[in-house]
Amino acid sequence: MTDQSVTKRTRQRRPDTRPSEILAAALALFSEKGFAAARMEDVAARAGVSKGAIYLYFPDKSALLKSIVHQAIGEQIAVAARMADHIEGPVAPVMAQLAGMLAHRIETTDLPSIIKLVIGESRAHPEIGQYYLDNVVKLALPLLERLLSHGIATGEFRAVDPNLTVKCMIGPLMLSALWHAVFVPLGAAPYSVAALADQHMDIFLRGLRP
Amino acid sequence: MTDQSVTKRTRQRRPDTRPSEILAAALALFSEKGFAAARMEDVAARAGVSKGAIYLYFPDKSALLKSIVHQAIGEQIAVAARMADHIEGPVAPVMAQLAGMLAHRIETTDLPSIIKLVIGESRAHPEIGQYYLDNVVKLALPLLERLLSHGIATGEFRAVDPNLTVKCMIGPLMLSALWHAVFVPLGAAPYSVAALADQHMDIFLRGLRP
DNA sequence: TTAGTTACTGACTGGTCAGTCATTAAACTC
DNA sequence: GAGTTTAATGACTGACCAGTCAGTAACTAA
Repeated sequence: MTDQSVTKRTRQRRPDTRPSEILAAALALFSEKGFAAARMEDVAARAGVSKGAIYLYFPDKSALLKSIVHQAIGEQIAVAARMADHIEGPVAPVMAQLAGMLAHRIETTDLPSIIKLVIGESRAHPEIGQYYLDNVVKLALPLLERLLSHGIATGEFRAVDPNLTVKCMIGPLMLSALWHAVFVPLGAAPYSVAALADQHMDIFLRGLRP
Repeated sequence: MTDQSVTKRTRQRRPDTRPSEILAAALALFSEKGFAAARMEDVAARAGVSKGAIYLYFPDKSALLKSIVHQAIGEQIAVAARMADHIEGPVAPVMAQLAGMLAHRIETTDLPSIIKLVIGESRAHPEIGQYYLDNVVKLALPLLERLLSHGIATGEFRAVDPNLTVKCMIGPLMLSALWHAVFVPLGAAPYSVAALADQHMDIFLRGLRP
């Protein structure tokens, strides 16, 4: 309150930077209080604008939620897909690398909060859950499934059910994201997601050997 | 509407059965619409009572949420603990059995919806998240950790980080619960959690062999 | 300097809903 | 079957908040 009134006492006109500031504030408040309990006035206050200003950039409250998810997902899966879809040698290192990338994103971005939001609001706002399902789940899982099937075909892995096994692969990472978004704020011990990903892939890939 | 008005047209006095009926209705609506968006009047309607009647049995709305979680958790962890804490032979079959039990509970009870609720409401209602953390997470994980450490000590498993490895073990089951609570209602393909637990433990235990 | 344009403000409105309570009805008592 | 107790009702109230809009401040072009 006191210090920021030094830097900006009067109102500012910054139409370019407002939307992202508002989204950042909204994500913080939504994941802190839940979507329904977060007040637009508080989002505005945290973004340093008045309530009305939000409605210059977003049609309504749920548009904030949608924009947050859209922005966070973006191109990311497509990038991973390109990386994974034409490989020559063994697939195990590629899988380990993908797990490491995901772990890194869990530790350095807002992904955990966003996953938490998607889970919590998917019924009240099915478009959100649907978007995540279509643009993340339905791209990422088949991608890993192809990778796994390829490994089985070449004899690198033993025969397992690819559909189920893919879920075994990402389960621990999903749990890590939720652990850090849900339980750490309540006092649970945080841990290195990268270390977990390493440990998991070590066990997992060894368990897939013929 | 029409048929139940045949069976019970007038108001009934059934103080013994009301609370559980109200809780069942509340769980259904909370997991359908989210806690905040569920209206007490709708909970009452689904339970076949008036809104006022709910307040004869529960002090307020959040008491419904608390009771749902309390009731669902109950003794269950303690039972598993008793089963797991004095074993003689190899621990691998015990771990597989515990995973199977959890898978069964995910498939046959409201556990997935409850997990979803805890995740979604843990910030707005920290007591809920705290209760789950204290009575489920902080009991179940150390229990599995002890089991795992014992297996490492006897040479049944190779040396891994027990703390991280336990999270690798339950991650896929957690994901299954959320899959069925969040994505299946949106059109994702359901799958057998028991089969996933089998597949997972097959890979996991093989990956732990010395 | 001034006239015009665009960004922003915040008091206000209309609707929603948790929780209350005076009233009614069922069940029990003697 | 009159009197008492306890369960249940639903209209009502007070608080809350998303979204609006008349007004104001900042910037721009002339």
